[in-house]
Amino acid sequence: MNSGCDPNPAFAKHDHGCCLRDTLARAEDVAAQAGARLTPVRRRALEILLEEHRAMGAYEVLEKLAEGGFGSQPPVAYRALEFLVDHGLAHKVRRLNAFAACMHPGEDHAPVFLICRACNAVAETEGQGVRAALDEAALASGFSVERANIEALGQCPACAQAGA
Amino acid sequence: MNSGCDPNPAFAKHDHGCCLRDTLARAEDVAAQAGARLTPVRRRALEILLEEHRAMGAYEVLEKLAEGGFGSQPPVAYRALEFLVDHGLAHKVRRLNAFAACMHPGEDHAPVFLICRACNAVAETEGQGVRAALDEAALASGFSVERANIEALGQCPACAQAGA
DNA sequence: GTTATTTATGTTATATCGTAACACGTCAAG
DNA sequence: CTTGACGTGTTACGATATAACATAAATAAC
Repeated sequence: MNSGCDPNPAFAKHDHGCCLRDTLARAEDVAAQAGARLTPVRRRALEILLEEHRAMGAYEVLEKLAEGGFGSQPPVAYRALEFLVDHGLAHKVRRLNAFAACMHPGEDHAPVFLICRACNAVAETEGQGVRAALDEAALASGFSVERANIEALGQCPACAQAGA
Repeated sequence: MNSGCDPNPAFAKHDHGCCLRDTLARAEDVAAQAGARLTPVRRRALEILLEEHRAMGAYEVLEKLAEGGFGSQPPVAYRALEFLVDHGLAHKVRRLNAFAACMHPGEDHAPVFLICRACNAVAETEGQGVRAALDEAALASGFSVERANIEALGQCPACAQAGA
């Protein structure tokens, strides 16, 4: 399922070139499987998110798209990002009004975002357990969950070590 | 801890006049305990959220504040809402860019928001279990959670009954 | 292969959400 | 009674997001 490199080790150092290529390749598979057209703008938007490996605002993505010769008006970025989110290739981090490439495309996962208040790093981690607990809590009110946003603000390991 | 009426039965019918008075009274206690000044604008902002018993945008709250003779510019609403959020008297529902009165002021709870995609109703429910699962998931990455946003989009009981 | 239909891209313009900075007023501490 | 902290109000602006429409590209229908 991956090409020999550890995908998305939250907050840990990793071979990013490898992480990038691997995740992008898997994202392309996912899009192909779904019959979705990963057009140049969309692909480039995903690359931008992957290259920076962080959460980025739509306007920031837009700027980089424009540098690549694509349109320079907001809908260009918002539409590409919407496509990526709809197809599970990126996530929206609501706390930051920002977008981040999905680190587990196609894997049926429950993303949880960990946001460091000190260094602003954002990591996506796996939250099947959290999601299960959420489904259960919702069920108590007769509510059925379709999509969830689970985001935590706190301190990442590096900043904890460096002192609060 | 409550004055004889069921507080916050998510999505269920309830005596709202009672729910309002009870929650507002408890909020005032909380503010007093904390030495926080629940000034007229702040109190009125909380009342507005409680009266409508739903998530409201800042500009919507602002409009109602202005009707009551308070200032009519955005910072008036944003500051009052910020105060309420900081003191645990209201929550921000990030998915909606909106605010909702806290239904459990002072109770040390883990709010979870259930948002019906059909009727837009929003309910706050208790998520200690979800929060515990989140803490655990974060810990696996060495991350310590300070604040969390947990929001679910789905279908409320009434809309489920009415047909998808 | 040409035409019809859908899907995608780009644009202008505008809506919505949120904050910085400053003036004035109140109130308690010294 | 003055100082300093806090609260309220204002103007002005910044940041985020979408509606509506024109053009172009891809796909489907024939």
